[in-house]
Amino acid sequence: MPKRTASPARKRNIPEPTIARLPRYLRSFVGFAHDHRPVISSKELAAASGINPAQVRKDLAYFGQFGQRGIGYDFKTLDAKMREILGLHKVWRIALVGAGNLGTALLQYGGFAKAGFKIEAAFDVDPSKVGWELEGVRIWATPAIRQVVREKKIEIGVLAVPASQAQRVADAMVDAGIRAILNFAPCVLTVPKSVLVRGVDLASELEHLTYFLEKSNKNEK
Amino acid sequence: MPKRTASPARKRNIPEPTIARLPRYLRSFVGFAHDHRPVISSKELAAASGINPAQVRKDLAYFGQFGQRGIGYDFKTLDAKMREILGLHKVWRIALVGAGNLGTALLQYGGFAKAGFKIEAAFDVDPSKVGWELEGVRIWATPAIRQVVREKKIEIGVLAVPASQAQRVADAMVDAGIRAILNFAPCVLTVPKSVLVRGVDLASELEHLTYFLEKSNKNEK
DNA sequence: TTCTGTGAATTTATTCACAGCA
DNA sequence: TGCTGTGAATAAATTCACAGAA
Repeated sequence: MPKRTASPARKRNIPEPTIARLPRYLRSFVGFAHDHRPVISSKELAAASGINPAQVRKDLAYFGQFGQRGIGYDFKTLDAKMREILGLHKVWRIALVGAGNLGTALLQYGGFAKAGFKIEAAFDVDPSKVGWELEGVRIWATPAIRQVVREKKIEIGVLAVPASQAQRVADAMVDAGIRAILNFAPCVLTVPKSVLVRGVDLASELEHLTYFLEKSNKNEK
Repeated sequence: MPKRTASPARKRNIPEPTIARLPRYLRSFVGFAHDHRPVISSKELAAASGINPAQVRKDLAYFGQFGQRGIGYDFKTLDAKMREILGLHKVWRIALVGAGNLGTALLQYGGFAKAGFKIEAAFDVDPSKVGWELEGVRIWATPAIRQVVREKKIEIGVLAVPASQAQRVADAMVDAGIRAILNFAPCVLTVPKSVLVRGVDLASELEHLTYFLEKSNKNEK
């Protein structure tokens, strides 16, 4: 875990695992939105998100007291508060680097847009891709990163390039003033501590599963 | 964190975070493979993977003592051992459900194959996709899951379907005898405890970043 | 000397259990 | 009564620090 620059949190310092659970709570709200009951209890939220009720209460309480004792949490208030905490009241501008298979996939994948993110530009080294649009997103040559990121005030970069290119691209993005990077390349990036990096390694996720499968194979013998 | 069925580990019980770090170590080996030095120290491995050296040693020591005091770890031995621990000495058979944007992306994305996984079959509800091949992988109708998974002895299912369909598909896979699921749908799955589930929510990863961006915005004002 | 392996100390996270409010 | 908010207790993970092997 990289050391966080951590400007002081609203209240004490919020544990990382708590932050990681917030989006999960947000997801479970979707199910409740269809019900008409205006109030949700920590127990219900816990059941929907697969988390212990005490944990739910503690997580929420880090951000203030917006439950009612004896009653529960007002659903609309909680949903709004949660989105505010995660910064989802605004649309964040994203640049995608690497319009290969994974990059194209991410462009076409509606999940980012659905969650309220806007992919403003894509970049690729392949000249045959440059100048085209994919899902309404213009593909630029990689050296244009600096200019385009600045002009479009892009805040987050998504890296879907080979590991061998990732650091070079990250450097360019940092230079262009990006504030956070979501890195799909299976490598560790070095960036100034003012820039946030989060890595998602799809193969690692499968390997995590195979570890347990292998272990249970071993134990059966 | 879902309660683990956890058949006893080789030595004590291995902490979850340790397991999550193993693939990361494996990735950093790639860089060292090009060097010709046969030995790697916990310090070097730590630097390459962004983890504290004591943590590296502790993690590795859970699986036995394969370092040499005063020297370091034999690179080839460590690499082989790591792959064995993660079960990567065999090719795992995978079924992909959902050949929409994300699913197609995952099919085309070379990362799984490169890491030694074999996508044996894909499934989709859309009749216009059924019967075609994509990247050499045949697309079947969703109801064929049970038969195909059994015939091809598929062990891991990757879900790239909408959240509304995910539980239904998971049920079918469990019924077909799948042992683990990698779930890209933003929802919690309910499965028997003998089946492993790991969720990857791409939008959540961005939200984790925006939490910190938002916080630093707040603190600047 | 150098660098691993590991108990002990420390830090961090989770869960319990109950006071306090509607 | 029912359910939140939270200190206190417990559990888990990380880091320290040093004994021991090459």
